[in-house]
Amino acid sequence: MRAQASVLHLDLDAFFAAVEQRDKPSLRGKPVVVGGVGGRGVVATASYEARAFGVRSAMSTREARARCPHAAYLSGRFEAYRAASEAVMGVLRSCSPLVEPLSLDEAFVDLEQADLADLEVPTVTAFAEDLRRRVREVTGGLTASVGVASSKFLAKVASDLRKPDGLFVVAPGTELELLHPMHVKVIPGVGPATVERLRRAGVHTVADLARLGEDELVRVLGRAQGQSLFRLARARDDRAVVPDREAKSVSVEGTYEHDVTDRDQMEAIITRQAADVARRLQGGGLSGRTVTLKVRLYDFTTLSRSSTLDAPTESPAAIARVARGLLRDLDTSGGVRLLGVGVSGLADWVQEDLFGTDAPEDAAENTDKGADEDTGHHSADAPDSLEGPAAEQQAAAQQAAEHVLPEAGVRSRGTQWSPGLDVVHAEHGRGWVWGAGRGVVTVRFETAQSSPGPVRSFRADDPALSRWRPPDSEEPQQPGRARDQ
DNA sequence: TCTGGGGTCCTAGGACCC
DNA sequence: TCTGGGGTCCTAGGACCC
Repeated sequence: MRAQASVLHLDLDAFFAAVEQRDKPSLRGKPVVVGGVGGRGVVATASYEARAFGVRSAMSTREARARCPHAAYLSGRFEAYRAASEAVMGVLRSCSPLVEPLSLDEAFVDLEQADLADLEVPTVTAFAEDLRRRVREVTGGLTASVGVASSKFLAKVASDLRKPDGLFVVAPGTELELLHPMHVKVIPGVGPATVERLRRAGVHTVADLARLGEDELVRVLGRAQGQSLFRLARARDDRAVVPDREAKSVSVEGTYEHDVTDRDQMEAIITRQAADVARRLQGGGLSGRTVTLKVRLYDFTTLSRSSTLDAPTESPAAIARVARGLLRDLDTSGGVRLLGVGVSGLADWVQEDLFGTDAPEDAAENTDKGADEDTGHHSADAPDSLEGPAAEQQAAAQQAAEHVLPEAGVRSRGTQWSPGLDVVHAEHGRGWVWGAGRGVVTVRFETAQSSPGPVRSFRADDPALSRWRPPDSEEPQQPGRARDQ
């Protein structure tokens, strides 16, 4: 918690519905519901006029229609929402370099980095009112609710309190008197399940929560949430405003109007979804190692199955093949209402492409151990200074990337370095070579048609590494043979 | 013929390694 | 030849958010 109210939270009011009303004057002043319009749809956003009839986000569209039959039901125009969002984020970024978007319609702004004379309440209030005016201007009339406080937590609570189209600046020192009478569900992260657990422990308000010891909260809620709520109940929150948070997963899913029972149809859906995921990965210069299949059965039982590959992939064929394989282990005889494909364990491969620019056609399958999570990696061009075995390993990795692989006719996709972890991933015209290990460099050749070739491992300082070549390829590629899919 | 889609974070158990 | 403990990775599921 800061000494001054320098964290701002901005939330656009009934965002999707408001964009629709802005763009279609006949909808203004009338109930508008944006969301799934089919038999299994749910409400994403209801305009305030629709909320008056009891329509809420996440309610099934069926129920919304029952409560408010005369509303306009729209399926959403995400390009328009994205454009409006970008305009708003642009305004925010013109105020401070530290802007953390939470979604299309919400963001934190760090005012310590903004150009304000001081951070006293009157100054911050005038600034926030001007900001709201500029948001209205740049979006053609969309309204925003804004909270400003000494932490992210209280800024968000504050913007919620003045919805819609309001502003609340929490004066430093008044946080607890604001917070303690409120119900625990005002705390972000406290949903129905946590409310129920706390209720059984006799906790209703934040003040009740603050009376519990940390040990007891951890016992009731688990370590992470217990510790977090212990602090938040005392308005302790030091979380920084973090711009440019990187994506951790990419997924596509769909719920079908009628349960799908045909396995071939399921495989066709999964193959299409894998292609969508791959397209989005490639668009972001990303690839990932873990492929997840999500299945919701006819009775709403939700299952997930995942498989982690040796090397990251963004190939539609590879993702589809793994996802279809995961489906095979599942009993879907009763039919499924939802299928989804996702990729996580993302690595950023776009940083470096030493020897070629072709997108890979395929990727390694689950065949070997050794590639660890790619935390804290750096490009080979800008290595951290390392010592001892790590430095040797890195040198070997660079040697493999820069000399061994290209001499062998292999195009590297770049090296990725984190101390003690995997070293080089490379792409060959017909296969993959990749190195990994702890103190060793591993090379392997495999093709789309064959199972992986032999793995050869070298100590980092072994001169044989520089003499290594991929084995002669098994068989020439059949020109007419589709790879997969 | 209740119950979306895109995410994030956490937990718990087992494998594996040292 | 008996008994560990810690750390990391992977998997599955659940809570939660917008």
